[in-house]
Parts: sequence; C-alpha cells; structure tokens
Amino acid sequence: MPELPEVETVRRGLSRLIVDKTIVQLDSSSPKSFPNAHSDVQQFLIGGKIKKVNRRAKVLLIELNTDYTLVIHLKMTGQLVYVGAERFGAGHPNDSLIHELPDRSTRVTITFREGDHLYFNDQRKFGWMKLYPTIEVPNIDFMKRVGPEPLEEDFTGQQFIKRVRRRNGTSIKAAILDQTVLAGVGNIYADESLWGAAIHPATRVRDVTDKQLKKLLKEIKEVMSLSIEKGGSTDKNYVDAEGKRGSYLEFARVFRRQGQNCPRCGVIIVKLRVAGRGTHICPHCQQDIR
DNA sequence: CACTTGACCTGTCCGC
DNA sequence: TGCGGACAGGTCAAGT
Repeated sequence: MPELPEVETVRRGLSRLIVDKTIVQLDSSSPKSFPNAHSDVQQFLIGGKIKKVNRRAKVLLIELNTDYTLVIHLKMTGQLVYVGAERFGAGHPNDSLIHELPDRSTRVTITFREGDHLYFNDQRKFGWMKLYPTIEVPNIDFMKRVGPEPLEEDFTGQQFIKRVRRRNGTSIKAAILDQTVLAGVGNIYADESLWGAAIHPATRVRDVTDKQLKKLLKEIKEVMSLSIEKGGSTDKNYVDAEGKRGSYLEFARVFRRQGQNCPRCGVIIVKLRVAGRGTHICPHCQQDIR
C-alpha cells in the first residue's frame, strides 16, 4: 500500500531519526527480504554511518558513508520503524499500531551504536532491501525506467500528456499506475485523482482530452501533497518511521467509500474492477464513455 | 511490440 | 466453529 506520500512520510521520519547514526549489527531472518544481507558487501554496512535518506518514486535510498546505499521497496505491507534504546520512550507512541518489536513480521533488524533499532517488518514478504554501491543506484533497471516525480514543479502538464499518451491503447487508470509514465501513483491516489478530474478510470487514454489530462495531473499533485501533509494513508499495515498511522483516508473522497454519497453530487459511490484493481468511482461524476 | 494476466505472500473476512 | 475462496494491491515475468 505505500505509495509516494507514504514513502515520503517514512523518508522524512527517518531523516530526523537515523541520520548520523552508526550501524553496529544486522539481523536478517528472511533471505527474500534482504537478498544480499550475507554476502561480502555486508562489510560496507556494519560500521557505516547514515549520511542521508532519499526517495525516488516509491523507493527509499538510505545513503551510507561507505559509498554504499540501502535501497528499500516496501511494496504492500512493508514498514520501517525506528525504536529508541529506551524501549518505552519516544519511539513508542500511544497511537502506534506497533506494540512490541521485533514481532513475527520483522524480517530485518538494524542495530545502531546507541542500542536503538530500525525494524523492517513485512507481513507479505513482497518488499525487499538491498545494498548497492551508491554509484550503481542510477543503473538499477527500475531507476533507469521510472518516470518523473509528479511533485517536481518543472513536471508540467505538457510533459505529462506526452508521457501518458505512450499508453494510448490502455485505460487511463492503468496508464497512471505505470511507474514508467510517472512515479509514485498507486491504487489509492489513482482513484482519488481520477475522481477529482471527473474521469472514468476505464476510459481509454486516447479518449481522454488534453484538457482533462492537465486537470488530472493537477489533481495528482494536490492529492499527494494533501496526503503527505496528513502523514499518508493507513488502512491496515502502513505506519511511519515512528510506528504512527497516517490520516489521509479520513479525507479521501471515493477510496474505500463504496455505498457512501459522492461529496460532489451525492450519488452513491460504487466499487468495480479496472486494470485488475479494486476501483472506486462516482458513477455520475465519472461517466463511462466506452 | 502493446497490453493483460498471473505469481509472489500472508492475513482477514465472508458465506456455507 | 471450521474451511475454502476471494480479496488486499506493487511490480515483474509470462502469456496473448
């Protein structure tokens, strides 16, 4: 479930919590979650100090002073939770979804010099972290193919139109979920932005006008900015770097709101399947023109 | 090549 | 209460 706003929220939290900390230990119980944890690159992890925490699309990049970078994808159920050395202190807030760590979903534990920890939890094991030489990060296949960041101010409507029209034959929802078109949109913000732009998600890209596409990019930017402000969307699994929930779903207009009234016109919101995903629309505001 | 579907996993919920 | 099956949804491989 972590999409751009959730990953950005985690990035901001980690930037406050782990920069300048030195890693002294690594425990990884799940080879799938950290495929090169036990290879010879580990020497570039242990003893390394965190320089900076970056994000590209839905990927976190924890840069070490060893010229290596931890590249992390949370996929659907991944969490990165920092817990201070004083177990019941600041790292353990009351509104946390996390009770005691490590728990049965903990796949990797990173221990810092002060006795504090960073836990990589992932119920469904789709997520992963991998250590790469920092200089190699831009050459990772995903990094080479991923599209522009939607919140960069110089990413304009014209550029968006050009990129999204490469997928003219598919549905507009599939097109904006395609990470090579633009970075960071997942199921929640796809539905929310398509409702905002009043476009039916199953509409073929070729049948969406340039004017509508400009509106859609504006909605993507607005929805993502609001979500970052609210700390992202928590349904079941997602938490920030302190284990706290995000509140964006309280502000969602259609996502997971089937059976409720559309906030724009009052018609009942329905759930359908588009591009193989659960999809929420207002059937009045988002006319199916196929 | 463009596009769609299935696989990867585990936990939860629903109907029988 | 137990149990099978659908569903959750990011990405890539495989299939059409």
